[in-house]
Amino acid sequence: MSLRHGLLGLLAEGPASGYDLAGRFTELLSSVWPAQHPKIYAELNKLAAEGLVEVESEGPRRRKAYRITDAGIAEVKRWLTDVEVDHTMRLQPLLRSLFFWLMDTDELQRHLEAEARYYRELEQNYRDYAARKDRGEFGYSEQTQSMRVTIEAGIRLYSALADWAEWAQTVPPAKPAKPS
Amino acid sequence: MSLRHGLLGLLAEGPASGYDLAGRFTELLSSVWPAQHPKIYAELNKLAAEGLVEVESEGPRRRKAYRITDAGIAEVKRWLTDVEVDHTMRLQPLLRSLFFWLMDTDELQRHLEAEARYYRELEQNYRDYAARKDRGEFGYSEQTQSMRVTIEAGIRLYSALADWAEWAQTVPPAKPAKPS
DNA sequence: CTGGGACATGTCCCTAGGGACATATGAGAG
DNA sequence: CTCTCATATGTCCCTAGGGACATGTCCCAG
Repeated sequence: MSLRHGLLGLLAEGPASGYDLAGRFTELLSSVWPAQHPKIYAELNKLAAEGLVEVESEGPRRRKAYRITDAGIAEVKRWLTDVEVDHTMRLQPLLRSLFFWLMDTDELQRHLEAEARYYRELEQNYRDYAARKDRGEFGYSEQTQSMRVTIEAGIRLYSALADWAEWAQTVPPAKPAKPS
Repeated sequence: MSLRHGLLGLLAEGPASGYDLAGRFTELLSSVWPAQHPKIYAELNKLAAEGLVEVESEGPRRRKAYRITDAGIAEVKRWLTDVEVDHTMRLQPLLRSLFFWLMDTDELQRHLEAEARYYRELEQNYRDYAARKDRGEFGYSEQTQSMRVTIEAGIRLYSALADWAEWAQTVPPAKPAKPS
């Protein structure tokens, strides 16, 4: 049930349409909280039915911009402070790593190189984002300050994974039986 | 569809029952790939129907131990080498961090302290696991070598998150308007 | 010998999410 | 003026996963 609160949180920054929200999700949340547009539109309708958001304006091309209501604001805040954090992590790459012993050495090496490249690139994306933020491109609102904190997590997370994938390449593939 | 391959991978180490597998999942995979027993039993039955695993023996208390078949081994290997890695990450704590500006300062501070403690503890669990492994408690098979690599990822990931949560406490909550 | 608890396997239902498909409309190119 | 593309919103179906509930069985303590 986090998409719901993700939408409310984004709307707390100001009115937006489902299309806008889908854009923001792919732009800055795609790697930590992916969301497809069908889910977003559906959830917005539910939120509207429950009075947590309301249609602010109808624009061209059937565009509907939503504004968060007071009840909506209250609900995000309740979520942020009263609802326990869900720490579930579901990282396929780590699941795979348990089975590296089933791969042959050079296959594994190529795999780890690709992983390292992938993570390093994402790390760089987040670093660029952070640099733009620190240059003031997004202003200095409290919202962008929080965004900066999220970006920092992205940097550190992907940096750690890239380091890990590089480190793993140096681990000897297997060891002989214990020398007793 | 990773639970499927997770089970196959674990069974590649040797025969085990659904109960055993559920245990291994909660023991070493709970934080990176949670799985409940109902799903595990269901998946094992499907795998058996498809001939990727077979019942090795029936023990006391209705216990059924499964053994992976050659087709099963082939399927895990195919997955490991041919199927593209799913890098999806769905981290609620990072989603929440985008909305920190909606929390008041001391609420946020308490939240970040709790997060840091949580991650630090998990990091320590993984460190202890790594130490036991390095002491040779689990032997020196190629399987445990892979396990060591997975554990290392856990250490680095949770360490990064703990550092991040501590760092975030030092970030000034908001900034005044740009001094132009 | 009896009762509780750990072992062991399952069913059922509901929600979240992925992905394919459908459709309306405004803007701009030619 | 028409065609195409980007904008914008949705429907539909299927699978994965969470969580409650149900059941059988062996072991051991008292």
